[in-house]
Amino acid sequence: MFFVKHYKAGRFSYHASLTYRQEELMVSIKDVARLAGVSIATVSRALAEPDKVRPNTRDKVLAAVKQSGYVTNSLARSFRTNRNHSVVVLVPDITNSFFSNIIQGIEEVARANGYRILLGDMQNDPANARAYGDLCAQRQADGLICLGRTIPFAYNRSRKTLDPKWPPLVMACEYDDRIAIPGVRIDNERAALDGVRYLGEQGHRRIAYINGPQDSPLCRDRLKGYRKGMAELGLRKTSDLLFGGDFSLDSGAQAARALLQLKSLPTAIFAANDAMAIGALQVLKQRGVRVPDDLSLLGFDDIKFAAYCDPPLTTIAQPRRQIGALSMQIMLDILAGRDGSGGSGESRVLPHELVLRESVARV
Amino acid sequence: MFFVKHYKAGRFSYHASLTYRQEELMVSIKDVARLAGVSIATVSRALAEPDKVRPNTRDKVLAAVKQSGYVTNSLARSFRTNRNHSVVVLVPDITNSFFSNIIQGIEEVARANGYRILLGDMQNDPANARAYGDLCAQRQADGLICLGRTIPFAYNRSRKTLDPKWPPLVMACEYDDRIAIPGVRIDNERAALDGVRYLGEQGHRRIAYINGPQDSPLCRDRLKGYRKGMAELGLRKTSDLLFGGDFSLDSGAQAARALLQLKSLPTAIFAANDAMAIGALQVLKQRGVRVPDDLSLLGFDDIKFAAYCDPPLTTIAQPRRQIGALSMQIMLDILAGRDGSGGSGESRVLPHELVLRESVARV
DNA sequence: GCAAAGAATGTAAACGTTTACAGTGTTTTT
DNA sequence: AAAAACACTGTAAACGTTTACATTCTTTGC
Repeated sequence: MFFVKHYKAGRFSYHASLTYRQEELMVSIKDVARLAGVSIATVSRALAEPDKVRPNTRDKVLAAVKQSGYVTNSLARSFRTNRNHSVVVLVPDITNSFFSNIIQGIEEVARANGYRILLGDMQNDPANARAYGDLCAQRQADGLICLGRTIPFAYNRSRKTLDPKWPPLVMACEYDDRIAIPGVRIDNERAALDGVRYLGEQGHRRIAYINGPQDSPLCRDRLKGYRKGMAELGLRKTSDLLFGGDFSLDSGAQAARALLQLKSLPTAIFAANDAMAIGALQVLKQRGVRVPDDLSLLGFDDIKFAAYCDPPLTTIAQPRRQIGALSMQIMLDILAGRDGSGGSGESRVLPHELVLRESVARV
Repeated sequence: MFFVKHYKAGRFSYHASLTYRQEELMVSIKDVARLAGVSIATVSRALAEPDKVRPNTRDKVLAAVKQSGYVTNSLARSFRTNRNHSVVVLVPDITNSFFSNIIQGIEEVARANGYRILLGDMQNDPANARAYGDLCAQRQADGLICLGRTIPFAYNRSRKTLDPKWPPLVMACEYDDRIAIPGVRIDNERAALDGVRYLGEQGHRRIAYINGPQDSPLCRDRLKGYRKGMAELGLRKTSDLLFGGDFSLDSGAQAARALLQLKSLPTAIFAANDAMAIGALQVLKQRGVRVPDDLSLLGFDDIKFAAYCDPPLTTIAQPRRQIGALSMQIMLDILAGRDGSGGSGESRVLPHELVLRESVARV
């Protein structure tokens, strides 16, 4: 048993009895400095701003780094610079595959810029958001990207701004019009409108709509687009064709069951997302309703499984990866003090796309 | 313009021109101490070990905390204690929904214990693993949970141990028999065997198998189970019934196309995961092969969409959430120096379950 | 060759905690 | 009532960086 100074915790030792001790091997900038015969300031500079140091010295330092196996203690650096180089990504439900590609886009840009992402899974419970907001307050993260509609920070209603004590916030997909926050999304109203128009072109008039969560601005926009489209088709009263859902497979199935009770069936169903469309699809098939022969089905999001349904689902695609990537890019801009769309507090709108597969037919 | 000490970076200010400055509001333990009329040590103790401090004093401190809006700078704490309270979760592909529930299980336990998870998406490229391993070396994370088969650390081949300089590692789902690492998984060989036995009970003899990535130990086990089961059915030569895949929907579809070229079709297909089963299913239906009437289909994993296929997929379920939760629990044990299954370097084996739906029929 | 300017390096302070140890009350024991 | 034991609080050092400022070395212009 050897002597270990009390204030050093045995970090990586699995057993107290093990003699391996990470901290014994731990080499700091001081060691490198000694080895290279320079001051610690020079080492720091050689590593962080190589051109501020003479090539000769730089080489000495680099050699010492290599020899000693030094690796920067980023904890110390973060502490000193007050920058963590990590960003919380707040996801309503990690299980929802729709978010995967967005996260991937974020992650990619983050990694390319030396940032990491802290995953915040709300498990669909807004109460969980607060905990992740607090992470930022504790400097655990430099900023937060919000994929859902729940903003974990208090905001100043009258000024439509975040309280200045909160870190940068970027919203992806969703937005909140009570407050000016930079974000990235598609034009959901227009997208839904395009969907209805397409169904209209195929001769559909009675088009049912399976809505998402009512409190989601994004859903309100899609609903608005649906109504607008229906109005264009000359149908102002749509209340009997409207079904509630919550984006889950189950809720889509449930909506389909309710829908099949209608005295006069619609000729098409437009679901506010693919999961609900697929849920509905299953019920329809179970009840012997053929898609698209008896009933057409239009989804939203183009998740991976949409192409593997039977029939493959016609749907409206969002550029998910780009949404994620751009969100992170904006976050980086804000953090660097560059004014991306950051300062403006406006959403960047990316194009959507109608993906034609086989779940919609002419009437 | 007010005076700002040079060494304080304007952290949260979106514009240089803005007067909001987070650091102006920044209150440290020192401020709380002054406000409460005690030393900073007492504040620290009142917060960390409340029972080590007189109730009277504690109240004073707590009041001061509240009044000042103090929140501990976890960056400073992490630096001081050399503990980050975060764990990297290395995922082969975040887009693969199979991993979602595992991550969720991990996340849940982590959060309940004051830990956060750093998401590491390998995007199916092992080269990306290294970067996340390095995070640990830099003290960015206290440990790493590996959901795939790629271990981002060098290990000592002869001693079957990790190099002691690496932080704790736990493997979920996969394992690596070249090295002793704690982990959580199911008995994949037995599970596959059970699958084949079930198909045998239904009268199937010619059972095709769509394999996963060859270099995955988990897949090797499943394959072994399949072979064992086939041997039990009296079929030793299975090479013509074996098809390669990589866990993706596409590879399942491709395998099905190859399979349909066989002179004598099998009566059942067993896929090493649900995604491939669903990919295969689509091809079968396109070619007019009815499932399960003409051909039975058995999957593996029980992902969410398995229940929403047509027909709903019979499959073998893994307790994904528990696998994740237990992995994190083991990690916590190791980090706390408690000897969970941590020290042993053995895998905990959780039970699997056959989920009967409608994709398998009697011959 | 010398002064001035500029570049490279060193010195030392600071970031906000935690914690060993010392010191100061407070209670218990004798 | 004094001594001993104990509980609480304060002092100060330490963690490993970054960086303003001071100092030294090198180059440039004359």
